[in-house]
Amino acid sequence: MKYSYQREEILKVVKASSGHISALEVYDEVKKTIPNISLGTVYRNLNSLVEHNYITKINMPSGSDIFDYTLGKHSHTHCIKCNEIFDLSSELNEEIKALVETNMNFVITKPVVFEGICHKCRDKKEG
Amino acid sequence: MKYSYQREEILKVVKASSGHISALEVYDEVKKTIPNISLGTVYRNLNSLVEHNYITKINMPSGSDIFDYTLGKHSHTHCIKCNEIFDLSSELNEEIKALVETNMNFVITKPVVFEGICHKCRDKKEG
DNA sequence: TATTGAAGTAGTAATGATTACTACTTAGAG
DNA sequence: CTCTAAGTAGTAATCATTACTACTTCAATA
Repeated sequence: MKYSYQREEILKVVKASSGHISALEVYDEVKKTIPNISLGTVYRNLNSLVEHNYITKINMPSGSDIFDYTLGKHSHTHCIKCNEIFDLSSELNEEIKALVETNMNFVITKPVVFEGICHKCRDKKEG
Repeated sequence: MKYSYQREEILKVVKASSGHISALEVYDEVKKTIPNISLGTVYRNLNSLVEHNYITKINMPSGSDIFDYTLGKHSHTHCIKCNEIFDLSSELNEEIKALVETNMNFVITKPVVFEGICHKCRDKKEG
């Protein structure tokens, strides 16, 4: 991979984010330092960073994909109220994987996104 | 809901499918009996059938949504080799739900799609 | 049974996320 | 320095889906 200032800034932004950021959010953020950067450049570089294992792409069931700086494949939960994304521990991930494998005879190869309500939002409603 | 011939034929096609069919596939199939049906009509009716709980919509992580005639909310596995979709038993579904709830303090509210390799495709490769 | 209006339809345009294309630019090996 | 493969900006295209518009039809009621 040839060095590019654009890619460097894109990676910086993904790192600086809490770990979960969309292509458009990266674009808006990088524009602050490189005002004329192209959205295509952001997508191309995010995807090549994924290919080279610098970051991970998460396919959200609804809405746009998000990019994750946390190393290692892991699944997520996505709160449909506050829109926050949380990481599953690798232990929990393995436990679910094993359950599906033994019960369904099916090998999960990609991280999953569980959609629902996080504890903060549930407490808000009940409180 | 006012009766419509188009909606009736659309529901027939979803029923007749093995349970998992995309909007475009429904469109192609219904065109055989209603050649000038509009794709918009297919989408609108599929969505209103979902709203009235005749069928279920499954948000696929990648690619187009699919519609499911099987009653009752349930999660799925999706084989990325043969593209087949399998239903999770409600027991397995509840087990996973409980796991995520106790470990993450997160309530799953939507069915999930696990992506990976089904036993048929795995056997093919290993055999 | 004729009237009527809300719900439905076909066809087309628009949207949102993403990728592809094109002519220009730049990193960095030789 | 030179040269070329890789990268870039900007724009057009794609794919899945929804919105819009003028026309049609179901079905309640006069």
